[in-house]
Amino acid sequence: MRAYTHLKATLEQALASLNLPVPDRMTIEPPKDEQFGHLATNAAMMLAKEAGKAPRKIAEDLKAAIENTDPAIARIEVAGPGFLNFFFTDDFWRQTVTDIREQGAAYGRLNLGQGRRVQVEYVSANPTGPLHIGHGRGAAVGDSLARILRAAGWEVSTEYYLNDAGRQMLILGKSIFCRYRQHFGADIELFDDGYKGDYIMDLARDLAAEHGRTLLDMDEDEAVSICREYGMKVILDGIKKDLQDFNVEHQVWFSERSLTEAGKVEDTFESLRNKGMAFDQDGALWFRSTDFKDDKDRVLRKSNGDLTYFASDIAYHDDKYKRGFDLVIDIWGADHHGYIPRMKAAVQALGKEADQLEVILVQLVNLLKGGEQIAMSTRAGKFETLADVVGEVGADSARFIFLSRKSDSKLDFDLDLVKEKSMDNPVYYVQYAYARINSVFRKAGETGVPVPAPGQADLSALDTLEDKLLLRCLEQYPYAVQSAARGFSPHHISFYLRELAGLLHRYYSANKILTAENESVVAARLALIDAVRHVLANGLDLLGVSAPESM
RNA sequence: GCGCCAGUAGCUCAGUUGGAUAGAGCAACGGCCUUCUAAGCCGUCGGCCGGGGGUUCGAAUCCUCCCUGGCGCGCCA
Repeated sequence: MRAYTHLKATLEQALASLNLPVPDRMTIEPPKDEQFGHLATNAAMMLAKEAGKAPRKIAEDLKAAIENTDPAIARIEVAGPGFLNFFFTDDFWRQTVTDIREQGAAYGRLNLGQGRRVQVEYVSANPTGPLHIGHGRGAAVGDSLARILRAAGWEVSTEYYLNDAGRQMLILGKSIFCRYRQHFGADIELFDDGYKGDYIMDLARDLAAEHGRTLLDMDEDEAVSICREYGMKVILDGIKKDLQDFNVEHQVWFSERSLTEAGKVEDTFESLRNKGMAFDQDGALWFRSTDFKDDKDRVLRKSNGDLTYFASDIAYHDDKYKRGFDLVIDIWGADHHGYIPRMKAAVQALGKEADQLEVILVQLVNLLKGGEQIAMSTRAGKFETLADVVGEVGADSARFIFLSRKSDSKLDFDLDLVKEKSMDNPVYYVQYAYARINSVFRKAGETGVPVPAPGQADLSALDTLEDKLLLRCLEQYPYAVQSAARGFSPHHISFYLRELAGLLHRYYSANKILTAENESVVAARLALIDAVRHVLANGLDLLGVSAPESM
């Protein structure tokens, strides 16, 4: 990132000196092959048409304007159709080590968000059963994205939307009551759409232990209501614990009931009516989402008087924006993708821009065991819970796997592979690099080898191929944060970390550190791996994965 | 039928606001522990980037038409 920032300034100055504009589509990027420089720009090619000159001629002019005026740049080459390839001096790259060691945990922080406020809402599973592995993926993505956006300069708030009103909760109450009656010998069967999981029977049994037979004598609605509240509380406590064990945080737990009870849904209806965006037809209340490119208009209140989910979702998002968020990010299961156009329409009807709502779709997780698929369905009561999986493979492994793929592609999660301590399971590879570095520093402490302070290390000994590769990679870290933040893609961090860890392992194998040829080489290499240690720690923190001192 | 996502090495996947000879890990094969952690390193093998056409100095990336797989199209949640 230093190199980019530096070169951009130099290039703009040179363009100005030649009376050339900065082209809109100018890129400054590291080429795939370092023979084409550390950074290359297409500026000359972009200017050719406008300036009426051959791209190579413009490139030569730029080269002449920059050459020998910028002490950080060692060499410039004009290549191919008109690329300008820049090579920085070794000392320029070495400076990265000092920067990282001075900045520590702050290295890689950016100001992309410029303090704007963003809300990330994730998981938001109905409290009708334990979280399963699919929720786990959404949790990992949401939690990590929040960390990344914070690092990128956004003011982030994280939230769980609790669907504590509505039909699903009623079914939960009825399911528990049914099991409760069975517990006391009633000869009845669970109704068709009731929840079938064993945990419902556990809830009924505990409820019976607490209340005895008293619910049997009550009005059924009242008994179901008690069952519902009891079930919701216990299940919600379980969800909170599962998330905690998964190292996932929600700052705000937002209750759907609080919307309806405060009349916010009605307020939203009123506001939409006033704007002409809601209308009555066939006894129902409709939202005119076709005004905003949705396929069809959508029902808000059914002719039987019930609210649709969509209605409270609009009120909920209205509330989000009224709380002052510039950007709202929702993380949904990919099977809800058809819901996006109407939600975007709603956001616009609320007076916001469509891009102030960002929906991240998380594809389903295929849970496998030894290559064989394990079925999942909350309703059928057959699923692997998140807690089971985390208990079996650990939070770090599970999180790293979830964050190692684009969220919008299906993910095979093989329990047997994830437990393996091999490269099939890259979390160990990255953590091991961190632990290895710490091991060297422990040894340095034991044997009294001094570690130079950040500003005082003489880094000129960092001269091997492995040194250079590591220096380049360290300088790239802020880019990785940038692309993860811009693309809302935590997996960029995972890929970056795997590369950095690989270079560290290679370095470790090829270069002695504590037993290097002389003291100044030892000191320089300690400074370098200290910088690597900081970056590994910072990156792992963005994923919510621990950085172990030893393994 | 319409829409969204995906199709890149034997497998799992990166790379898509157009850049130079398309990458990584795994698997396979061959090497490396008297050495700071071998949970590691080095090397070899491996490709019509689903297919056709188009745009341009340049396409895995953009446009278009097909093929294949997943998902979604309710006054369900």
